[in-house]
Amino acid sequence: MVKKLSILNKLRSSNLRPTKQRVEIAKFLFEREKTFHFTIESLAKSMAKKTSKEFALATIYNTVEAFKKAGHLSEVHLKGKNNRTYFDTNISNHHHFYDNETSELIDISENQIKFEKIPNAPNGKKIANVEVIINLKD
Amino acid sequence: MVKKLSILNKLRSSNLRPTKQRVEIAKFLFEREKTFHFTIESLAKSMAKKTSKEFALATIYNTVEAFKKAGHLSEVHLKGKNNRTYFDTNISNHHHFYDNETSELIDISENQIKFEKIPNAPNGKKIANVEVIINLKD
DNA sequence: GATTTAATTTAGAATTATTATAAACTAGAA
DNA sequence: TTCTAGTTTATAATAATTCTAAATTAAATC
Repeated sequence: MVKKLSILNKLRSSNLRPTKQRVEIAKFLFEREKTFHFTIESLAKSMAKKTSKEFALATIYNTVEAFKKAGHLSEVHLKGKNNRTYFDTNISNHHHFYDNETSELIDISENQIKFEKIPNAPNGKKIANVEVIINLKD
Repeated sequence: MVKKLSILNKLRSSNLRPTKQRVEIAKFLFEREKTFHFTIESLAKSMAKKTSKEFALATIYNTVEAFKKAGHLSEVHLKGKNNRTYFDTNISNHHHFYDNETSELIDISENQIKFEKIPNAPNGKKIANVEVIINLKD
C-alpha cells in the first residue's frame, strides 16, 4: 500500500497521469531494492508476462521516454553489439561493467572509481560528466 | 608515391584487393597526421565530394567493416544522440571526449588518464579494457 | 453519477540505420 | 586473353525507433 502510493506520487509529482499502463510499468521498474537495467524489448516482454493483455510497444516507448524526461530513468550511452538502447533505474552519476557476450550491464557506484589523472576539457568547453565503461571478458 | 604504396601494402597485407574504392577510402582515412573520427554517413559524403561518381552506400559499409576486421579501424561503443556508429582511425587503446551538442569526438590517449581506484571484475570475469568517455558541455 | 475535455494508448504506417541479395563488374592468376 | 573468385552496386529486407490519427480514459465539471 505504501509502495503503491509512492508510485502514484512519483507519477503525479512529475505531471504524469497515473494510467494503468504507467502504474504497472512504474511498479515493475521502481519497486526494487537494486538498480535495474533494461531495454525497450526486455521491458515489453516483462510487461507481457506480468499482465494478461500486453501493452502496445509505442506505450512502452512513450512511458520510458516520459520517465526519462521526468528524471526517473537514465539512458546508458553505450552501443553494445545488439544495438539496443539501455535504460537504468539508477539515475545518480555512476559507471558500468559491460559484458559484451551476455549484453549485461552492472552498475559501478561513483565512489568505486577515482582518477589520479584526467585531462582538462578542450578550448571553451567544460566537463559535463565522466562515464567509465569497463568491458568484461571471460 | 610512398603513401600510395603503403596504402596498397596495407590492403594487400590484410588480404583486401586494392580496388579503386578501397584505395580511395583508405587514402582518405589513413593518409592523415591526426587520428580521425567518422560515421558511415559522413564518410559517404566525403567520398562523394572527393570523387565524381559516388560510391554505393553498401560499399562504404563493406569497406569500413573490412577495415575494422583487418584491424585498421576501431568502432567507438558510444551511443550519441544522432544514433550513428562512430569509427576511429586510432586503433590503440584510448579514451574520448564527446560533445553531445556537436556530436564530435576527440581522442584522449591512454596515458592522459590514470586511475587511483578501480573495481575488480565481478565473479568469473576479467577486465577486457576500460573506456572513458568525458562528456562535454559549454 | 453523467458529461466533457484533454491526455494517453493504440495499431499501424513511416523513418532511419544497417544488413542481405543477387546481378554486374573487375583484379589478378593462368 | 580468358577465367574465376572477390567486389561493387542497386535494391530489397530488417530492425529499432518515431510518427500519426483514431479510440480510449483520467479527472475536472456539471
